[in-house]
Amino acid sequence: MHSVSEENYIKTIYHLQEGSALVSTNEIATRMNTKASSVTDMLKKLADKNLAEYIPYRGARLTENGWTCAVQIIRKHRLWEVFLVQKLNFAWDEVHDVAEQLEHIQSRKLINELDKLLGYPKRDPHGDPIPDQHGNFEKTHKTLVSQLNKGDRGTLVGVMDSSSQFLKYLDKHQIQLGTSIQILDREEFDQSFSIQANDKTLQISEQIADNLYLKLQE
Amino acid sequence: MHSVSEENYIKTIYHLQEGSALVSTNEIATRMNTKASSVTDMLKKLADKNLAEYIPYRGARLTENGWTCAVQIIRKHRLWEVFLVQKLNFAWDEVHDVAEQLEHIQSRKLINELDKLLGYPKRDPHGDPIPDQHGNFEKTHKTLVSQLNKGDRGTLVGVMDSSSQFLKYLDKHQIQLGTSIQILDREEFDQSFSIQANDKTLQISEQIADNLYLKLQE
DNA sequence: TTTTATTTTTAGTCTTGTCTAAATATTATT
DNA sequence: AATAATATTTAGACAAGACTAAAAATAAAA
Ligand SMILES: [Mn+2]
Ligand SMILES: [Mn+2]
Ligand SMILES: [Mn+2]
Ligand SMILES: [Mn+2]
Repeated sequence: MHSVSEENYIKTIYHLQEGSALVSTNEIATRMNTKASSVTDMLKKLADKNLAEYIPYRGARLTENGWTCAVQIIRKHRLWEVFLVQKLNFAWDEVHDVAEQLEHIQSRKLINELDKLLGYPKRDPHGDPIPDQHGNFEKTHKTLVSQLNKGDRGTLVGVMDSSSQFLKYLDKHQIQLGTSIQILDREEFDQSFSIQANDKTLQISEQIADNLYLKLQE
Repeated sequence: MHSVSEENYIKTIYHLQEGSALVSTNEIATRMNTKASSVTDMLKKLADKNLAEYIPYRGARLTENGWTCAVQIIRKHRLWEVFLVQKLNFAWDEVHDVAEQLEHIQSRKLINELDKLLGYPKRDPHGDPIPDQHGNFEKTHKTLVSQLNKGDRGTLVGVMDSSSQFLKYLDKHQIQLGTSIQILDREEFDQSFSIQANDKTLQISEQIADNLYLKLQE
């Protein structure tokens, strides 16, 4: 149907797009480690195929069509991630690159049977929701640690960054999905946090706080 | 490492090559539904990468390197086929096209864990042997039905053609791997056979006899 | 052993997806 | 409002992989 490249662009736009706002050429280029000129070319192509709306010099947003397509790719990506962790003993920091390849395999039956094999999971190993066959998925109530205040507490329900580097950092401190976290203090100078996790106190930089999603308690 | 195209060429040459004989440009082109000129281009590229030996106007054969590579692709292809049948409820005639895509996924860990999950199977759903991590696999003693004579009997251990069309034909007559088959008669006129399978007599054309592998009894 | 038929290669073109460098548009700053 | 800085697009090039048509080599037939 669509090429691997087209699919990767569609997915990227989906992830960058908030609501119905336009996503800029440069944002896409940066995220995809490609050049702005390449993005421009592709945006024209996606517009031709009615997958994105493209307004020169302003940016692009997915059409209904493109959105549906993105959700299906994301469904595949996340189901494969669950498969790798649940069935093939991958760690949560090892799955991303492989899923990046597997998400482009074309077979309706394959992905629906995989879904069944895994017991129709609702979340991937990073806490992200998995769309069902029809593209429906739960939107989660979650807040970035960086936006919390002293005293707030909750449990880790997601990570913004799924890179191996970041996830290994969390592993090192035994922080995983479900871990209970409390904000002990916030340093005004560098916006760093002091948090409590696993009965231990931990200093985390703003950058780390920016990648942890909590579900607040009460 | 290698592109999907390169891998498909390597696999095709592997399948066409008998011993150390050269495979002709046209044979490859026919098998791959491509043009001879495209094959020539690719053979040069494979030779440059030391994956094949290419003698202009004569043909090509895999190098040691290319052979190793081919065996790994075939390992992946067949393991994925087993996975699809064993874990995802695919029929043996549905797996080929999907495995054709999956065989190109790059991840050592993925394929070795898949192997483990499946219990280190020795054969794929079509009776073909599955190479292990090191590329070793059993060579099977099998004979085409078309080369047998009246009275010969054996069990089906493989099929030459894995197309959905052919496999569905076998399904229709309840012929599967392990089915016991006896040659009742051979018609000299059109080389067709009369065989016994599942306590029923069946007339099969030469073309069908040419795609069934038996392991002879005693 | 010529001549003919077939196979293979070469030359040139096309598409997809990428890049660099230059041109243009937009945004920010004086 | 003019200028500087930044973002975006265009123009032109390139690599991979495919194709067609023509040329060259090999094999088959007369
Ligand atoms: Mn991808
Ligand atoms: Mn994920
Ligand atoms: Mn393939
Ligand atoms: Mn097979």
